[in-house]
Amino acid sequence: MMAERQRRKPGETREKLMSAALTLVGKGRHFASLGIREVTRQAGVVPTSFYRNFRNMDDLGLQLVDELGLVLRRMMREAREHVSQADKLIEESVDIFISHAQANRSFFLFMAQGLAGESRAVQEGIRSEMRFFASELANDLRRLRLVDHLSDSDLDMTSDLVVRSVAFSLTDLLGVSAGDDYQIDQIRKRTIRFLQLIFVGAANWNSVSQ
Amino acid sequence: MMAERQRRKPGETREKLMSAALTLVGKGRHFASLGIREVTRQAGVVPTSFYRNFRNMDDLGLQLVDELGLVLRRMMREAREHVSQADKLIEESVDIFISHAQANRSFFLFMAQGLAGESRAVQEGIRSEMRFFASELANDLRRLRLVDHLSDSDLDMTSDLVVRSVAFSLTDLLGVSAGDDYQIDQIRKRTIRFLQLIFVGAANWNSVSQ
DNA sequence: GTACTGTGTGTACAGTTGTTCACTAATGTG
DNA sequence: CACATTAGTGAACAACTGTACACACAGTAC
Repeated sequence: MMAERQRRKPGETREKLMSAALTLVGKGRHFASLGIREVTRQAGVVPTSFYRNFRNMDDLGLQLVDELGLVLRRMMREAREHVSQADKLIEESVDIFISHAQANRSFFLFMAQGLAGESRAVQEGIRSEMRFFASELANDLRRLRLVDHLSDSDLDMTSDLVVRSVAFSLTDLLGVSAGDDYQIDQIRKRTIRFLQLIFVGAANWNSVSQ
Repeated sequence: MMAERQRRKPGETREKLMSAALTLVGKGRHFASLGIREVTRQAGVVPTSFYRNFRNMDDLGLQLVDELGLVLRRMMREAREHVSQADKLIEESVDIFISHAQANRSFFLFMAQGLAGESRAVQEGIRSEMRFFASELANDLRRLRLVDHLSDSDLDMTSDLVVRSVAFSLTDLLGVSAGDDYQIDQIRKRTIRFLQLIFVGAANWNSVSQ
């Protein structure tokens, strides 16, 4: 008696394994504590198959970081398309961020875990995605000419701080259950205020210091 | 042949186990991936002893959070004592933070990991320590009368943002090797600029929005 | 059609894991 | 001093772990 062996597409098992790992993370497990057997079991695949696709768990983590990059780019594109009026820019961006964080909960959980994770490579990968995100944000801000008085390096710093603040709100967001609308709205409001405070700082930056 | 059994003090093994876990974290392991046997081995103690002191690894993690609270309070006290001139407040505080982060590297690694960790209880404990820290900071700022124009809730928000920014810099700091003075100085400068930006924002908060 | 390669399967094994149990020595209390 | 309590020990166990090996089948190249 042979379990069906169809091999429809190359890389099918690979995706099953990656989403199995994400599923486990979504269930509250920490990526660093996942084992090969556990992931293959969740994927409905025999343990040996793992080695056909990945060298070890760190390798799988690295490939998850790549996919995370795609998720972030999608989010960025949607934010750009929705920037209708400049005065609602912050609110709308935060809303898009929150909806993406909920739609890709496991991905963002993985990201939050990886920032202080076990694998240096994964850590560096996530950090690099965040830097990219911040530099894109700096470009957008420059294009919108809302902060013309800032030097490039000050603009980079501002974007960096924005991205970090949002990333920290992310860990708040992932801590509450997905249906808790009251708490989610609290986090939303707080994040918006953080960003407003930062932009007020940026608007008055040169006039005060440096 | 009996290994020495002296039992000098009650709770001696308990401390050995806790610092063994910290040591492993300091060596790059993630707390969530530590096992009971591994910790007892590092502590030079037989596995059974673990159960005399903790119910499971989460329990140990919770008790580490308590000790982390002490570390943070020490840091806060030192910062308060060193606040000589108000205009150097940010620089001096960041310096104290950096030196404490290096002196208690494993503790802060544990903290950074726990923020997105596996145990909800540990997560909440660390978050609560950060909230406490932020509220103490708000008290200090109120006392110094540097931000008199802010409402209590705006002051709380500002302190919260400050603490989060510093906490994020912490993960930068823990990512570089302890001797890399150049990178450490970069992080120091960037953190200082973040805080300056936030305080510029706070100084101009009411005049612009809300 | 035949051979090769890539990707899946099943079996196997030694090492590690968490946890239980019965035991023993040191300490504090009366 | 006797005695209960506490905090350590070592041996045992079944369950699980990562990894290796030989094998099977689909697809492609010749």
